[in-house]
Formats: sequence, C-alpha cells, structure tokens
Amino acid sequence: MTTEPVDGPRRPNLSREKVLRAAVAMADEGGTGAPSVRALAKRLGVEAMSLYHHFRNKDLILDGMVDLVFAEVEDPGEGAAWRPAMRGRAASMRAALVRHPWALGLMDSRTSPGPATLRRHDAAIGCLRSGGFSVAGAAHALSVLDGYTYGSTLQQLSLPFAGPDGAGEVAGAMLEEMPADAYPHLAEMIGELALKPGYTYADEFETGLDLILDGLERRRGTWA
Amino acid sequence: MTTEPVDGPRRPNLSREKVLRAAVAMADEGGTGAPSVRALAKRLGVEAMSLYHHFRNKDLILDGMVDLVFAEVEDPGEGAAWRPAMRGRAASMRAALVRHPWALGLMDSRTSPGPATLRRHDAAIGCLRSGGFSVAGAAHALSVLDGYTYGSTLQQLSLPFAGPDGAGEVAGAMLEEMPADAYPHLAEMIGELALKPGYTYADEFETGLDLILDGLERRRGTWA
DNA sequence: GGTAATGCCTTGCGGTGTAAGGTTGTCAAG
DNA sequence: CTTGACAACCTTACACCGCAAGGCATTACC
Repeated sequence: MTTEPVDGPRRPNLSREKVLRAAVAMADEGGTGAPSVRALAKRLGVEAMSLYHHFRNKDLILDGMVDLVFAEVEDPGEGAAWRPAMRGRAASMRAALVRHPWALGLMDSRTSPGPATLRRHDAAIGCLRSGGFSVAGAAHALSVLDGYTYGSTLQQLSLPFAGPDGAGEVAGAMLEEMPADAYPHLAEMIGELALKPGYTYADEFETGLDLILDGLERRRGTWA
Repeated sequence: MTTEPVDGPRRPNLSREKVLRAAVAMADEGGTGAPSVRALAKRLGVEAMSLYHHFRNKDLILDGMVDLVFAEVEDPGEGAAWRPAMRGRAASMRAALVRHPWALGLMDSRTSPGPATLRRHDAAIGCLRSGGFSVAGAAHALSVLDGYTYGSTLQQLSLPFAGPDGAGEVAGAMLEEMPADAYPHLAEMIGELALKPGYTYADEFETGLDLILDGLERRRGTWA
C-alpha cells in the first residue's frame, strides 16, 4: 500500500500526452475551437501555469493537438495497391478532420509538422513510389490528393448545416432570402440539387476524389 | 465652403466599408491574423466600442473581411470557354488567398457567405452550364475546383518558408534534424526535389489544376 | 544529510470581446 | 426657435485570456 507510489502531492499526474488528449476532447466538445489554458488546467485538476511546465507555450499545445489528429489517420499498408490505398487514406483523413472540426483551422497557423504527420507523409510517398510513381510524380500526386482532401473538408465545414437533413431546410431559406434573381444559376442549383432528399456533400467528395485518382493513373508513367 | 458637409464632430466618418478596409489592411500588415477591435478602432481614430455601432459583433467584421477578399477575385466573363475561364478563376482565387493569408483561417469558422462570395459562385456556375455541364455536373466541377484551390493554398501557407528561395535551406535543415532514417521516402523526396533550385510549390498547384481540368473535360458529358 | 532537480502553485500584468449607459451633434416637426 | 428623436460616438466596467517571475514541497542521487 504505502510502498506504492500513491499519487502523492508532488507525484507527476500530468504528462504531455494526458494534456493533449484532454485538449482534443475539450475542443471536440465545445465548438469554440481550442480550449483556453485555464479551462484545460481546470479539467485536469491543476492550476493553469502547471501546463507551462510541459509546454513552453500554447502554440506547442496546438501543434500537439494537430499531430494527434493526424495520428488517427490509418496509413495504407506498404503492400497495398496504390489506388485503393490512397483512396482509403484520403477518406480516413477526411473523417478525422470532420471528427475534429477545429483541426483544419489550426493547421494553417502552425508550420512545424509533428512526428505523426511526417510518418503519414512518408508512408504515402512509399506507397506511391512502389506503385510506379517517380519521385516528382509522387510529389504531384500527394499535393493534389492532400490539397483536395483539406479543401473539400473545409468547404463542407463551412456549410451552414451539419447533417444531410439540414440541407433542404437551409437551402429553402436561402432561396427566399436571396435578392430575387440576383443569383439565378445558384438558385437553380440549390433548387435542383440541395432540395432533393438524399443529397449529401460527402458524395461530392468521393466524386472528386475518383476524378483525381483517374487523372493520377493516367499520368503515372508520364511524370519524370 | 461652409455649405459643404464639413466633417463636423458628429458627422459619420466611419462606415462598414471603411472599417472593413482598415481591418483587411491591418491583417495583411501584421501577420497575427485578424486585428483586435481595440487596435482596429485606434487605426480609425475612434474608440473601440464605436465599431459596435456598425457591426453587431466581431464575427460580422470577420464575415465582411472574408467577403472583401472574395470580391478581389476576378470573375470569368460569361462568354469565355469554360476551361480557360475556370482555370483563371482558380488562379485568381489562389492569388487572393496568398495575398491575404489570414483569409483561409477565417473561412472555416464562418458559415454565412457574403454577397461577393455568392456572386462569384453564381458566375462560375453560369460559366460551367453554358460550357455544357449539367446542373449536377456543375456542382461536381465547382466542388472539386474550389476544394482543390482552397486546400492547395492551405498547404502552401503551411510550408515553413515563404518564397521559392527558402525551400532549399529549410529542406536541408529538415534533413539534418530528422531522426536518421525515420522517414526514408520523405528524405528522398526532399533531397531530390526541394534542394534543387527552381522548385516552387506554385508549379505543383498548376500541375494538379490541369489534372483536374482534364478529368472534368472527360466527364463533362457523362454527368447527368 | 546535503544538493539538485522536478512538478506544481501564487501573484500579477497587459491584452481581449463586449454589455450597459452616457454624451453630443444633426435634423424634422411644431 | 424650440423641442424632441435619433444617430454616432465615448466612458466605464467585467470576465476572460496567455504568460512572465518567483516560491515551495517532494523526490532522486551522492
């Protein structure tokens, strides 16, 4: 009993990972983005400044949070064919970004990728290379795929509704708010697509993804 | 002389647009993202709370800033062929987002598009429709193109260097910092591409953009 | 037992967005 | 010419924020 390290007053009950996990959880719960240092500390049963013992400043916490999200993305096995592997990777990435909607907003302010991010990149390049892409070709492919994945997710998160159900209502409201015929083509599209039941933006993502994968397959050999 | 409305003490010397223009200018100058309400007010020679007379809260200022960026993007003329028109639109969009690097970070937190944003969307749909795309096809095309444009720009802004010159240095430093052979494929790519002079990420954007445009052309007729 | 390091806390500073209410110039109606 | 409504702007105040500086137990090592 007493021989064990009972969590005595000064026993470390904090750690980089525990802090990051709590931070991610709080960001997921409250829709307000990254939690404040004070709130995060309270959640951990600790005073605010204690966190600065493990992170030099808040930016490093944010870096860690982003990297933790990237760590959730499943890497393609090295043996898999490049096309289904990259398709799965993009879908997994997108799912993670939707699960943690604050992550995209954090990404563009941090410039130093974490280990999980680097590992993910490395695995993808390896998959593409063994799938017949040159170094330059793999760079092209990774740039299009990741770019599209990020941007498409960002577009989805910017939509003024969450699930597929909300699309119809919001679309209808928008149509009425719109200054008469100020945006005729947009109005047509909303009326013809979004108001139909069953429209989900997630399908758009797959449509575009397949278009890009087709293009990659076609150019795979031609890229020096 | 005196008959003119001299800007007397209580004559409105503030306006939605003046505030927004100052906000954009400040965001461009200081790299810290959107300016604080206090700083913005000081720049306009006014007390902080005065701004709340024109905007109910800061979010509305941010909405306006984003829309002002979108207003900078040149729309394709309605008569132009869809492919060069959409290509130019994407390039112009990307240029605007690079000119105002804070805009992308703001985009994912705001969900109500402004008039310039809507107009831009409408024009693009019109261009695609008269280029032979169905309504659904235009939706697909717009989704891929915009998604890729946003995401690719976000990737570029996340790079730890600014101009094409910095690539080599940073790449070299990264190679040395890396835990030996933890990321072999990534190391190879950096060594083979980024260290070569003349590599710019902007070229990657065009490569991917053309890939997507090719794919769109091929599917144009097949989309219901 | 002495010493150094670790892990956490206390205090306090300058900054943030904004709610509530006061002041002041302008203009239309009586 | 007065009066009142109104818009534009200011003052004050609050609760919150990230974080610099320093203190104080507890533990590990010699």
